[in-house]
Amino acid sequence: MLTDKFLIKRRRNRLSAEAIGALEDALEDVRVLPARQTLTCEDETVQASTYLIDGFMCRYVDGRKGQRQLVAIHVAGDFVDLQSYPLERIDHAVTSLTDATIASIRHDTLIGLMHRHPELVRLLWFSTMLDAAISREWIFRLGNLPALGRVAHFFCETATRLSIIDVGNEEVYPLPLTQADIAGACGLTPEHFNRVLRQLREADIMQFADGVLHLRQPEQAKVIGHFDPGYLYIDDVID
Amino acid sequence: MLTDKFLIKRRRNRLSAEAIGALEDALEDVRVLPARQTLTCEDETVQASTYLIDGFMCRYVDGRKGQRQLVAIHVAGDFVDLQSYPLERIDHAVTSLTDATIASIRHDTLIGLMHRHPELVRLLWFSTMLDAAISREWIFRLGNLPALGRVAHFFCETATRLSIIDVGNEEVYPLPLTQADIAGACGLTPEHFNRVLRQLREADIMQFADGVLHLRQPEQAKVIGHFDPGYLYIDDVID
DNA sequence: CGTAACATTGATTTCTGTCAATCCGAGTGG
DNA sequence: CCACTCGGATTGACAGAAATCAATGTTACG
Repeated sequence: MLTDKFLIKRRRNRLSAEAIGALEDALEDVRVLPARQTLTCEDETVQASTYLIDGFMCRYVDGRKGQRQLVAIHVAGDFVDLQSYPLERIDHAVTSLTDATIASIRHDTLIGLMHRHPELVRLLWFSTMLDAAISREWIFRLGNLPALGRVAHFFCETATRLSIIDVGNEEVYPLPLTQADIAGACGLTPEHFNRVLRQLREADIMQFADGVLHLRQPEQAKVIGHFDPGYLYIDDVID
Repeated sequence: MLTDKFLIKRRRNRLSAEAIGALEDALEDVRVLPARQTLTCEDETVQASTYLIDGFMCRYVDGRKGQRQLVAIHVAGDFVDLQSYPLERIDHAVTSLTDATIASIRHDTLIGLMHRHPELVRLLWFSTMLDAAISREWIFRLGNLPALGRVAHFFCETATRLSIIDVGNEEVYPLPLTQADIAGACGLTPEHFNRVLRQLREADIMQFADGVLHLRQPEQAKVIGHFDPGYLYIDDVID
């Protein structure tokens, strides 16, 4: 089922079979977006949102020089830009990081859908709020942690988010992104990010190579990154 | 009208008089929260949200040492923690920065309200999404701008947000916060923030003293802070 | 008058960005 | 099969930015 990963797994959002079916039916135009393809640009008005079925995507704003600042990374099961429904316009760019299987859901379809199935309002709103909670944590990461902590925090967060959708586990997970991508999420230059990686590797805390992350000492990583998964609301995930 | 500032001013969210009246009626327990009083702590489950009628509040997470990282600052007309309705739990602390006049709206009241006035769903969701858009911009500020830019950006953003609710103007506005508060929003130590302020003052770009901010060269400030108000969605504000 | 909170400044250390170079593996065309 | 190229990864040297530590100033207020 397309919406398995995100929708069904959150306990509080248990929905009627009809509501789920209706949402699934509303997803249209399933397709594969090649890696590093921009879906939406800043300031565009959009009439549809995107559901990410497989792969990695991100949202970013261009900063000084070429360096882009990522504001979100999305994994399978995320709505990538659902906020564009209430906002009607998008204030940042949306891009695929890997080949990405996506589906669209038109905003006028959404309106009808929520009218017929009011429970969906709560679910979709929750989805956008989870996104906002992650944004807040990114603010904390960037504003309060030194480079080592930021990187550790990022990898811990990603471990948790992926484990929710049954990708990898506490010790190892696939992450087919470049160092520059992740550096952009951590607000670091690629060079310095690379140095931090080495530091973490030499301390045998974690290792990132060939698109795979190994957490050698998950607990230690959490301490360094001040990581507490409360903001991911995993207490609501059905196992 | 209590909800004047936020609710009425956004064009796209034009609502029926009944809906507005109903929302107003749902606000209860109007009171003054003294400065620096914590309203909600991290991890609390909440059954009501807060509407800020007057004053300044913030949301923050505690970081390393005593330094708190602000994740949001709120001005009159903001819902301070509306996200706690879909999330049911709060992942950060909520505090007043000045004396703050606030009102509560119970979540079960909200449910009934939105059931009777479905237009309100869009309005309230929009409100939380505006908050998220500001969070994203804070990520950009912290991840991509040097100290000088962060400070300039913060003061530009605040100028715009306050001007929407008719407080101050492009050149001068009241901001009764301490330097440590704002430093916490910019991810800087108070000492360094102070130095940056001096730098901006000596360049005659802006001045912050006695709770008042003077923008001597607004355009220059916007350049330094890479500030573009698109993310505040002011195109939707009725003048 | 004394105290406390906030603001300011200086000296120093630490961290991070910048610039420049090299390395490496995958694909490509001769 | 072998240069060749290119995107990413890695390393080094250095400059610049920001945190830290320590003190002093300033103001409001009991």
